[in-house]
Amino acid sequence: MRRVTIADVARRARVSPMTVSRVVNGSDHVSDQTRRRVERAMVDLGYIPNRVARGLVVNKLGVLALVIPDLSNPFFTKVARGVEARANLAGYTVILGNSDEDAHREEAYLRAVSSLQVDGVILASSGRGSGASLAWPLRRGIPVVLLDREVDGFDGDFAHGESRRASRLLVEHLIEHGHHRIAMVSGPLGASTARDREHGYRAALGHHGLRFDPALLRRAPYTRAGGYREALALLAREDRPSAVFAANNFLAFGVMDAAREQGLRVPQDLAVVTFDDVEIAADEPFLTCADQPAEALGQAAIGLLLDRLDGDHSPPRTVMLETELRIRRSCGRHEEPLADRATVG
Amino acid sequence: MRRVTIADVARRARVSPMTVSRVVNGSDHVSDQTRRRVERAMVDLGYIPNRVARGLVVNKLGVLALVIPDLSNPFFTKVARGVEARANLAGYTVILGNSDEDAHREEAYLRAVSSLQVDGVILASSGRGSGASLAWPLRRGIPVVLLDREVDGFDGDFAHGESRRASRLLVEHLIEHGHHRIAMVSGPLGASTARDREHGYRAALGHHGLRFDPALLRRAPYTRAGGYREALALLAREDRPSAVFAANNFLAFGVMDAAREQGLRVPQDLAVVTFDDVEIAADEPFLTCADQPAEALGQAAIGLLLDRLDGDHSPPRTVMLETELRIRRSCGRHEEPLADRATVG
DNA sequence: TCAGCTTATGGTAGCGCTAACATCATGTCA
DNA sequence: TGACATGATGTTAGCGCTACCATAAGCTGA
Repeated sequence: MRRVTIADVARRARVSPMTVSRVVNGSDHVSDQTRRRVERAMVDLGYIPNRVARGLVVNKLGVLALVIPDLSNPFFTKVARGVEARANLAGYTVILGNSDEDAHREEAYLRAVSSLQVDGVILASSGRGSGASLAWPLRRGIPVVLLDREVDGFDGDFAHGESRRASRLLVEHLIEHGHHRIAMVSGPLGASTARDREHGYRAALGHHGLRFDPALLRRAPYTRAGGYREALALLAREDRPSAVFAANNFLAFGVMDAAREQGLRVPQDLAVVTFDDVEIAADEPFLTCADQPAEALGQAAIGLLLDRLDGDHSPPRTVMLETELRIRRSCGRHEEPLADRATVG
Repeated sequence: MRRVTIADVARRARVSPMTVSRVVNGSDHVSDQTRRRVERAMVDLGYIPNRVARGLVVNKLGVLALVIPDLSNPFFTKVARGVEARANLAGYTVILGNSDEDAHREEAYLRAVSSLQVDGVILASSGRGSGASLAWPLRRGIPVVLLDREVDGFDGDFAHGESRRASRLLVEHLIEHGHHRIAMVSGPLGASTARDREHGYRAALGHHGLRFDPALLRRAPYTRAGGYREALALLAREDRPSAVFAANNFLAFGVMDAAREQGLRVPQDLAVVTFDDVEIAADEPFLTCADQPAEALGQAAIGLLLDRLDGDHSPPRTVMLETELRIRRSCGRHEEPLADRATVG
């Protein structure tokens, strides 16, 4: 069972390979009669064009790479859906890579896809160290768009959700409910999102005349275990906080794990607010959060990339999408009038 | 900025392209001295091998495709992690495709990757109609391994989790807790997992002398909305069931949505059991479920595939992995002694 | 009638790489 | 010493496809 090539089709249709190629690629300048004969031959032989060979000639594989730091985080899978949907519409196949928040895996991935000659790369960085990763595609002249997290020293397109203002609002919401010892469990400093969210946190405190206490700001990797560990440390303090702002959904779960273990009820004993909504939950939505439009973010990122692939050489662009606040129960909003409960969450 | 090719490296190292190729591919028969000179030249020029060109010659791209029906289902993302981890170890890059439970998208994907000349395909079928999808890689001689769900008429390798026995045990657990009107919200008949789980459901009923009532078996797509719709119908009945077996996690969420909307408490008014654990939850694990070893399933599937890629031509193999029961609160196990609560969930 | 255009089709070369064989310099043993 | 292995390197051809130019045939208008 030898593979069917364009030459086989050409022989059967009694035309040159060139003509078959024209039919395959939908070029004009082929008479209807010939086109039909060729199409017939393709079907008869079960011809499947070889995109690798084509890619070698036209230097365009029709594949885009998307690298995200955590496949199990619903935020990133939503992003991936957005990217994939629009990429497929534009005729591209997407390679999805998972760096597991590890700079080495990320670099290995980017090297692999660069050597595969993908046409473009969307990277949600795993944190510091992405500079080395990015060198691979950039050296090849492969366009790169950053997603969600910025990378120091990279001057290119970037799509992200608004973090600072949303963080400030979340924390202000807590303050308005009477909390004045508010801790933050932030992500790794390498993640620009963590830095932005810390910025909003401190802005809210400052704006309301609350002193920033460094002991109440703790950082961990964006994982449930990390949130758990830092929250335990916070809750062990004599002057423990009455509210915690977790910088992402996984951290929030960890915080709640710790609270439960300490016998603290959320929100009565500890209020919790966070980033990124998680729709998959066995119960009514519970966490008050700032919900980034993940799917739209993915679409925005690939929009930027497709423009580059169309030959756009304008200066780097940044797309920032608005983040929506979802006030629910974990922040203790039960103190609000009941009418309010009906309209939100 | 022209792309650096093997010829450029060869010129700089004053050797033939062939020798560079040997160095790149780690072949023997290159003197240490030459090897060092070539490596030096590669670094100096920033050479990145072109896998597309290589793929054209050796007819092996080093890419595997994984197609799953739902990227937002944690079960499948866990599977994907398993596949990816082991594939990367073996030097392959994985293309992840999401068919969204849609046979057409699935077929489009398989056609795309077949034409990309991927080396192998792992498919978690979207249901009936996957025969057409599979024709693409098979015609090309690309090995295929099925995952989780079987496809009628496909006679090849298959990796899946045990469904029948686990389903029977789940339902028997309900029966032993005194339930005798137990409904099932199953998946689409096209999914072999749905058929297997129905089998287990009926076996449990029969084994305990309970009549199978067709009105209590309803089917929906594997979505939250589907589970919600069918559960509403079930709960509207005069003789509404006291327990529901949902065939997967999304269906279970839908069932619980419906229960909540009807003012029914789980498990007090309605017991719920399901398949596939969801670790991401804002609360203590709640759903009693049969937990398939998703990551191990992914690894098993790719193990089968790698064997084929190594030239294994033995008859098709099926790998079935055991499924673990996790008894938690949603089934009403609070009726059990408290000591039990401490050891499980 | 023919220059000058358009349209359909074919021929040639080459994308970047490697399989397969060829070549050449050494080393080994009787 | 020569027959013969062994190892390092080069040469040639070709993977399947398409860019580019060539060719041939049909058509227009003066």
